[in-house]
Amino acid sequence: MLDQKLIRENPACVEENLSLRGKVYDITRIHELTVRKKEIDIEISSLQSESKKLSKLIGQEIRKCQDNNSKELNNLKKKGNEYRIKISEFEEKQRILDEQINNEISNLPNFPSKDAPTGKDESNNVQVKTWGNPLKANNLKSHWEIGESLNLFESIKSTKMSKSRFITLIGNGARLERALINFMLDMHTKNGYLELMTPALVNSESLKGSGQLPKFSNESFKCSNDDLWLSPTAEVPLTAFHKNEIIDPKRLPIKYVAYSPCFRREAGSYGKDTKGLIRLHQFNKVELYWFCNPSKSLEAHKKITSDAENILQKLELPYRLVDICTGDLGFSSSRTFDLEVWLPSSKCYREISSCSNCLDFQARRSAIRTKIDKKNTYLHTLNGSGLAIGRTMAAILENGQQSDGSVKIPDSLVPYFGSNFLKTP
RNA sequence: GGAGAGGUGGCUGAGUGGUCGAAAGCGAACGAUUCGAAAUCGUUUAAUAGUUAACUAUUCGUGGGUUCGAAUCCCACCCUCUCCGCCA
Repeated sequence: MLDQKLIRENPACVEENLSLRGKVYDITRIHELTVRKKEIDIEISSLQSESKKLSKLIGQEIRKCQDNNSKELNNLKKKGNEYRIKISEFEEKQRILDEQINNEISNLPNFPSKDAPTGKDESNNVQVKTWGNPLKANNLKSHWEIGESLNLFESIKSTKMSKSRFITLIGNGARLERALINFMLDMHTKNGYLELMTPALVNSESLKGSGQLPKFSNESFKCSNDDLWLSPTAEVPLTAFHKNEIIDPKRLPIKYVAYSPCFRREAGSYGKDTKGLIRLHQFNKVELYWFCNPSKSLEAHKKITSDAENILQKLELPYRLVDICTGDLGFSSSRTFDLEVWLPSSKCYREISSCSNCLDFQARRSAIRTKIDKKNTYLHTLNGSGLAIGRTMAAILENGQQSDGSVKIPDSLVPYFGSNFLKTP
């Protein structure tokens, strides 16, 4: 959420910053609303002050002269009643304004960072660096072909139990998934992250707090009988973990790692990535999350990204780092570095981690603050996948494939998986 | 799901419709005492918003209602605890 005060006092600056996303934002209406609300706030406050004084006076009069039915007293009470009516009228106006402002303001995305490359869409994203040597050859198998030949997962049967875009992992496939989760959690907890295991169902407030609602209700699954949604990413419960808190600056940065299943409707992606592990309604992910001092978030952003990179390097998977351009940034993010892993069968890099600095955008939506010079200040939040498990598995299968049809398991994963090669059962 | 008991400042815990933003205690801060410390004594100490002090407003689980005035009365909801039921 953007700062209401900034909208009220400097709407031109807000429009200018938003327009960096490559679209035109007109905030005239919301600006007017905030100005009117401010006026009403002041009005209400002074009316309340008068009414409070009057009530006190009535109390004193009653104690002074036992007779609590005198003419003067009744006049005073009548006057008090008038205040009450007037105040409630203003409060009604205030309530409506608040609602309107909230509706509008929570649909505005975060300001892009000035450091992010400007551009309209993903074609303007900037490759910052690459790591490793991408495997390039013809006759390379796709991960779903490997999965089938080694009997690692199954999607046809999964549509029987659920629908398309769900998968059942089998035998070594399930084992590899589990190994990857444990490996990543261990790496990150050794590296200073505290592990959380959060609820998979989250309420609407939480989704608003991290920016998925109200704008993207289409992208999550909702429970019909409760105000609960299947969490699309652990970022949601992790943000909500400290909702409405003022965190002692001595505790910052707070670094969490959480494994969670993630549920996404993938509306509008019909026909894309229909095979394999790339785009599923349910997938596993290990998520990194930081709450940090506002002055430290640029540094933190580099660190969280390199913590995610570290996993790719340990798994010996070639990847590149991409600086997401202003037009392609997610709703809550001011700057995002994507890590894209090399998938030899499709001869391209695919997103496997997205590391974002949300500045105070989520913190304001979720009311998470810290004390700076005795003043309450919204802190900064950052999130990054470390990593998406399914896509990691796909990358391991494709990059580790051998001419005999087996798959080499990266050395650092062997203690977790229990053997050096995946072979036909 | 059923029955009961609760939800008040950093914590414990009083609170009768009117100097109640709230007793008392603990804790914390400062001071005195001391070579220093403990103990003792004294003073101070809720938060949030309005850019700041002053000032004003809000806040006793949340949202409504009654009233000139609500921590206190009424209604709804949420949460916690105990017991019962069910259950991985």
